[in-house]
Amino acid sequence: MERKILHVDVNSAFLSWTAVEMLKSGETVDIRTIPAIIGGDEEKRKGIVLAKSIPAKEYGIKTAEPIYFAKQKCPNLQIYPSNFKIYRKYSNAMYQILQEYTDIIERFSIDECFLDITQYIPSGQTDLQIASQISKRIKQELGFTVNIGVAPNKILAKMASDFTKPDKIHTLYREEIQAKMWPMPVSELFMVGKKSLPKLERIGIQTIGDLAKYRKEDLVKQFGKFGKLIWEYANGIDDTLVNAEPEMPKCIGNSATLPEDLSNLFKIEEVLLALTEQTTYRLRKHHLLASTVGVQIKTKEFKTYSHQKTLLTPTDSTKIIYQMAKKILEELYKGEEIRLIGVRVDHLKNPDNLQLSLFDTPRNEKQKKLDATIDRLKDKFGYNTITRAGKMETDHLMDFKD
DNA sequence: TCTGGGGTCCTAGGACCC
DNA sequence: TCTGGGGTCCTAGGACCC
Repeated sequence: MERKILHVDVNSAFLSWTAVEMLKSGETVDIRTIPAIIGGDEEKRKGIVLAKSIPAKEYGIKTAEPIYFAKQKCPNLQIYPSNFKIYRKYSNAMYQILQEYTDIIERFSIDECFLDITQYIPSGQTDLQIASQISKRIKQELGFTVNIGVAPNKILAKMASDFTKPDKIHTLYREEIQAKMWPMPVSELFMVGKKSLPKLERIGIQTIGDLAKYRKEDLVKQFGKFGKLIWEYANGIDDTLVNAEPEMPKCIGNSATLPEDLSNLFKIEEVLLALTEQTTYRLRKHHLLASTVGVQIKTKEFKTYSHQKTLLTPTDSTKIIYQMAKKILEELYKGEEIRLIGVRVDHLKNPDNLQLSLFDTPRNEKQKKLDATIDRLKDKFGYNTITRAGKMETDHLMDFKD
């Protein structure tokens, strides 16, 4: 039995949501209609394009490129800051609407959802009609537009939602694959990035159709699992289910590009502590314990290095994780000028089904209480209000989202 | 004033064990 | 003593996504 899958994708999400918010507070210009972008703070060296309006796109501006280049392409470009609180609000509002159409929804990112509506189509209606209703309601009730892909599986729905924008619904049924998807350049295929594109072109693959018709075995020989995956995608093969369960994260991490390069180990450690606090706070929010700790650095020259270590016992303690992170940093750091530092925890375990070894160190109750107290204060007053001593002086270097 | 931040998954080599 | 072979865990790095 063929499934009915929708992929709902907000058009220029961050920019659209900013536009709606601005219009609500009395702004008369709709920034979706002028060359505009949402961008990071250039002074803090976070100056990249996060989202662009369609007029901005017409100047050749691309997402993730430096704002510096975007301005050269379009000197009168309007730039607005990001605001993740607002994005979450609109993302949740859209999710509320989508929930009325099926129980099987996967939040693929802040602005994209997959819906399995196979069992949820009222008799006498079609998948396309459902998509059309959803699109209209989002536009009317929330004030922004979406693209919707309608297909028998996730990869085809995802490809379809990307066809032409904005405010469009596209179908990509099996019988349409050849006509609609195969003529497209292979770079348009989900998972074909800038590293694999030249490799595919070198073996004569220009379009998605070329890839689909290539011998699968030869692709597997040359690209391993990845070869199998993209061959299947090109042929519209994807059995993965729409995953409605909000699964636990597999890793949690925080990193920060510093407003200026640092080469003083003590200052770097202060930033590392702040990042570790943020990471362990989120770890505890998920009620998970971490088994490995990793530290990543990026130098002035954009070279990145990372090291990780496995803990004897999984933990959520800020102190233990910071001690480990500090040790890793000291191994990793050779005195270069550092542009970015990051920490992350991996191999996360649910404490409920964790078997304790006989040699487990007893929990440090004092530390646990301290972490819990700080968490409660953060819940109440926000991330940035509560900090351990020592990190105070570096707070101005960081710009946490919330 | 050039280049974010949060993730997932894969690979390959080495250690270690049986 | 001319030196296997499979499996698992750990680690570093990289590709890709939004």
